Amino acid sequence: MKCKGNNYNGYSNRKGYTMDTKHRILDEALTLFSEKGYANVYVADIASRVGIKAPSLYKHYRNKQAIFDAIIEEMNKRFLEQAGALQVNGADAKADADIYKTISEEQLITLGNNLFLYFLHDDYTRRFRKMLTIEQFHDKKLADAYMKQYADDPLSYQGMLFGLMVAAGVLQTDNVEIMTLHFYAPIYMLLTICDRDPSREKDAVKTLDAHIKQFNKLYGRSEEQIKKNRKKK
Amino acid sequence: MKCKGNNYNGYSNRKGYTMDTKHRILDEALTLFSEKGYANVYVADIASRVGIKAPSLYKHYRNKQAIFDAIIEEMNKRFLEQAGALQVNGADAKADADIYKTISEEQLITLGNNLFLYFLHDDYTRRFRKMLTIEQFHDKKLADAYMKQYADDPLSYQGMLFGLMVAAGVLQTDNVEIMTLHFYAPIYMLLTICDRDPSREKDAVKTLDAHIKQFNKLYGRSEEQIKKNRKKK
DNA sequence: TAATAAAGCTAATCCAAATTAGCCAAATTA
DNA sequence: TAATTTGGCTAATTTGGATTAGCTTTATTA
Repeated sequence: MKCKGNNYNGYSNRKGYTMDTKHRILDEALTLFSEKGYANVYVADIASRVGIKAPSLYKHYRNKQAIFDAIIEEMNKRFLEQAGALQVNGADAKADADIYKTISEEQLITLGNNLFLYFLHDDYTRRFRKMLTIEQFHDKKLADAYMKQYADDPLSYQGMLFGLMVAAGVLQTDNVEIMTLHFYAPIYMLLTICDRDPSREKDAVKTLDAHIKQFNKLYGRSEEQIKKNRKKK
Repeated sequence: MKCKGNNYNGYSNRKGYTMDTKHRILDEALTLFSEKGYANVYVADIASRVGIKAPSLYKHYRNKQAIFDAIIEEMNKRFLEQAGALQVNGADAKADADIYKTISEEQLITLGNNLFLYFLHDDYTRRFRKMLTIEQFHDKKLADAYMKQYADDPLSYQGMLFGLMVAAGVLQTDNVEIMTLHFYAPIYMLLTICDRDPSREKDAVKTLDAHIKQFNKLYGRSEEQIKKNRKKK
């Protein structure tokens, strides 16, 4: 029953995609893990998405766990690379700090929106986050990674910038840490809402806008300007 | 090889605990599910915790899924019952509203602390929340339950109270919804942090305190009093 | 161009964990 | 007190899904 000369099922799909499969596996696996969690994804599912059969996966990864591990490794790499993604421009913190010395309400809104929409829409980021949310309790390391990426790092980076802005008189407070929390916590909360129900995104963006305007009113600039702002309203 | 007259493994542990087992199964299952997620918990684990063998579980529940379903049902029941738990006293919203008309900073802190510590420490609540966090992406219903309980309901209940407080002149804002978000989002964020790493609880409580004081400074009372507060500092 | 490696496939195999079968003793009830 | 129910046990059985075996073809390399 061997089909000689002719390949039976047309499995000569190797026209240059060769080294690609390994990455496609990670990509599809990440998608599935982020939707259903590690334990509920079958290697056959992953393979099927990639367009191969389950046993072929093992030519690329030792086993299912190795796929997961590779994803985590990739994630850590990307998290490091994108450390600057929270910034208003692509440059370093110093440059950002200069911008913030004369920041307007508009720009503050842009900052918040960038932060929010980047986290929400960047495809890798979103899937990583959802996967971590599901898997965090299996492995303390994953919980730590989640917190670092979505709580501690944003708070500390934003806090640093806000500290500079306070020093420059752009913002006013005697507790930068709490001010930063007031800025970021609503963003974080809206993010977790949208992850769970993407249909609420439009609403969330509106709320975000209102939040930042209010934040600006509460903490923004000198008291004279606050008063001016109030009159305008 | 039958041991007549004498029970072999001492399994006569039925001295009154009889009807209890069914509940103990749910309890232990909830604990395990909240720590490891449904798929990573074996019925043998649950049984072992209860002090019986796996097959005996099936005298009480049709199968593993039925245990999970019973937990969810129990959860929904409790969520309904405890709807009032967010209140400052055990009474209804009207009573709360009256209290809030003359609320002090102390009382506001108490309110926030109660909310936070109740969510964090109430044993059922905590385990339900952690389980929902893990399982939310398997079933849209669970995601909805999570959001209702930890996002929408708190925001709407607090929002209602804050609305009354604004009407009474205790708080000041032209956007109650955002003010409520500013009050609750940090609490929510601290909660998710502590769920992931209970060792950070002490720190979180301190932050919570500072948050509410700052909130009170930002939104509290008439402008004259705000100014007075500022001078005190 | 012959040999080897890479990457796919089908058809087992393996295994852990859920579930069922069937027995037993305490408790309850008629 | 006899019959039935309840809730436990041990010992299978089942099963879904990961992994391995072993073959084939294309690509690469010596």
